[in-house]
Amino acid sequence: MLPLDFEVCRKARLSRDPRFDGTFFTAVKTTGIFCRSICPATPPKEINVTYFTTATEAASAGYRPCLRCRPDSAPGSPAWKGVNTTLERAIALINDGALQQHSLTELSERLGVSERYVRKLFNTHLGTSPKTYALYQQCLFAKQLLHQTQLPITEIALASGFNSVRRFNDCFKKQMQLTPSAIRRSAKNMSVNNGALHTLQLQLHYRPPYHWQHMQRFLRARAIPQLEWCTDNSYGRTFEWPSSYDSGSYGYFTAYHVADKHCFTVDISVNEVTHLKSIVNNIRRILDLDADTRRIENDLRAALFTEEKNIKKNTNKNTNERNITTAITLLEAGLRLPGIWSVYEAGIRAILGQQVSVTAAHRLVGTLVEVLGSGIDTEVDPGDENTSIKRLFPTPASLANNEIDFFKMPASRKQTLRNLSQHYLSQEGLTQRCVNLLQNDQPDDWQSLKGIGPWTINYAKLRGQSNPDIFLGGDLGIKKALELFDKPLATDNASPWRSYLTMHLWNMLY
DNA sequence: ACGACAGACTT
DNA sequence: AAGTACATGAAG
Repeated sequence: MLPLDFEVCRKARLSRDPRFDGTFFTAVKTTGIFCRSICPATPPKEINVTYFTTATEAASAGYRPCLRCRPDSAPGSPAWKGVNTTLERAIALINDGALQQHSLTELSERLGVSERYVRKLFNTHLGTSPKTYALYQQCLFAKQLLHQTQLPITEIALASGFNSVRRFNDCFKKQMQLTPSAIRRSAKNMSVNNGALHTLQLQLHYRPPYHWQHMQRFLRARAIPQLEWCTDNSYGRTFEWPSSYDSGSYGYFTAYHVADKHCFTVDISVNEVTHLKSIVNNIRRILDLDADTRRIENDLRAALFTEEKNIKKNTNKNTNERNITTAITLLEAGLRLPGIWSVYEAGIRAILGQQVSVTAAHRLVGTLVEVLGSGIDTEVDPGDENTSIKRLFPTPASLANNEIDFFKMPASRKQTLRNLSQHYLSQEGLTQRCVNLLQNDQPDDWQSLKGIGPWTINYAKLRGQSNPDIFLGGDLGIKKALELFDKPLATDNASPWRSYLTMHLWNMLY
């Protein structure tokens, strides 16, 4: 690291030059706070300023990290991105329907900022109000449904988050310059409404490359009979939304990979369409369609590159092929994070995976689903090739006070299953209020529950929330994979993509 | 903090 | 002739 040039630093911070972001930190004597070079705050006087190369140094010198530019967190992490993150979180919540039944005030409370500020963010970055943006998104989704399905327009209005058709028609015309039916007329499609369940087909696109083979292998190895089904080109499963409260919707989907079109064709069957948008969002999450894998792999390559150079020097001397693995060959293009439908399910599956092999865990989950999962009636669905029984994942209520005498397992671990389930039951009030599973289901809240350790929590975060920055260092498979390297990998450098590193490492074991 | 106003929403 | 599906104005 080069010694800091005060003059360069001064110019960089005064111009808030993003190219210097992360290369040095500005500490201010008068306030006791240190900032990144790009901090939007009014620049302090040069007399009061001390420069540091790293955030840690500044912190140990007694300064506290600035709350606006967040110099304490790693580059690229959610907090590091600061302002952008608040906006991104807001956008994510709105895309999930946060403004359909709740007010902007409630949304801003969830984000931990003032309503005024959210408005301002939207105005400067997107040029519209949060509500207008939300409506636009709703209309976009409606447009997709009009194009690709045959649902009645009333149902589409409902599915897109409108509570009256009148309002939907009006808003749609304003946003899209066309009436809903005008779009419908130009559509050809194959969807049916067979009475008990709505069935529709959607195309869900992703950004290539997509390493389907890896995703397929991973999901197939863990697929639970009656809950999930997996073929060479498809994955499907049952679902519930929101899981286990009244007025929830349920159904199942099958996603077929269409490589040459960079998309999945997804057949969805659902009892009512009210939460369709959230369901589609969750399918996108499970298949990890929104990941920018090029960016992720570039970042990982950069983070692990130093390591790679060190290894390469020894390559010639080493005759064992498995031992000359380099960080570069570790990365396979388009690798994604296979998700689990809900955080709760991920937690239960993680507990059942404690201390046993993947196959043993698989059998336990299978039994659990078979005994406690309620079945979905698929008789009315003659066109469906999957005519076998389908079951939902057991609800917290069905497990909370269950003796679980249908399989052999240490009593303490059975108690852990009950602990987690009871935790969910006691939270019902909270989850009722905020429908979104992703945002309010925090595995960190499980810490006080007996029998739940860091591995379980991290596993649930990785697979249930698709948190991109979880490194499962304690996992047996990961340990095995790490042994294939001559020198230890600098896994911390992989932030904020440590989950992807974890997946890449697991993938090596095949 | 407050009121006027625009726009969101339902019937 | 009655019923269905969608669009739209008026009022609050």
